Amino acid sequence: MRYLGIGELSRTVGVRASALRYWEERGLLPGARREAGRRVWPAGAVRRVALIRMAQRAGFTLAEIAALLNDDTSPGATRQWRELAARKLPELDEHIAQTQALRRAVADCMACGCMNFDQCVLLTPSGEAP
Amino acid sequence: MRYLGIGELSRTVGVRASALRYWEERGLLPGARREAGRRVWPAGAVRRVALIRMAQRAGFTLAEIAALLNDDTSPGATRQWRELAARKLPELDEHIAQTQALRRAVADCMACGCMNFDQCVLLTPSGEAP
DNA sequence: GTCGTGCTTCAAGCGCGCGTGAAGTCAACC
DNA sequence: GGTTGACTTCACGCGCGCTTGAAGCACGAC
Repeated sequence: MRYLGIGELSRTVGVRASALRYWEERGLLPGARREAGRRVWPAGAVRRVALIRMAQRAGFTLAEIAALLNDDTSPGATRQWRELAARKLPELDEHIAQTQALRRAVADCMACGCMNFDQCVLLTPSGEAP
Repeated sequence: MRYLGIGELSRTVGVRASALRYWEERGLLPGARREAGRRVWPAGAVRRVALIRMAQRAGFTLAEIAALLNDDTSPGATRQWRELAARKLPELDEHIAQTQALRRAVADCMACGCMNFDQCVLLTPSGEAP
């Protein structure tokens, strides 16, 4: 099994070492063994970091991400996981819908050739998104 | 034409007055006339606030939103608008795709009955999202 | 030995997006 | 005239997500 030090992980995933340390401290990157006092993660941490970044961009706080990624397999933790996930799914749907609406608005406004986002497509009498 | 004070606008859109003042200061809510020293916005500000919130949730900074909403109709400003919008569209697409991937991952992980997001669906050998 | 490199911890600081509190202004009402 | 209430500006504070700096340790090369 491959292991990565903080420098190598940092270069691999494009996240500063200080951020990785911060994430570990906050419980997002557990499973770091210490070899001669230094953090060493299994190779799976790369995928985990990708997950964290994805969730961050989707508007999750670090605490929420930590809860979603929680390795604790006790019944209580599993229940909490399910509750959090169930609560988050509609939020994600809403988030996706709103971002799509915004994307459509920006694209339409560019296409229509106007120069004022505020008074353009979204003024459509259909009274859509906003 | 209807005009709204900061209190009425705040209640209508569900945004604190302090935030509205901050947004005006940062150029996101221009067009506020002063009547006896008080901010008064045309009714269109309600739609504008909705736009701002939408863009915020999509990960835009206030400065970017201000640029997108810019009322300046000079040729230079229009060109800048187009450039910013053109740059932002692929970012929005990427953002939507990633959020959808995360949503799928969370939903699948809930469905599969495991209790460890990290070692569940995303371990699929297809090597998808992350 | 000692130098550099790459890590360690700990404390402090920073940028963003506001929130909060103090002190003053203005219009309306009693 | 006095009070009330909604506003004003200004300065400071706060939570989040890091970043930076200082001081120290481990290890290999010279």
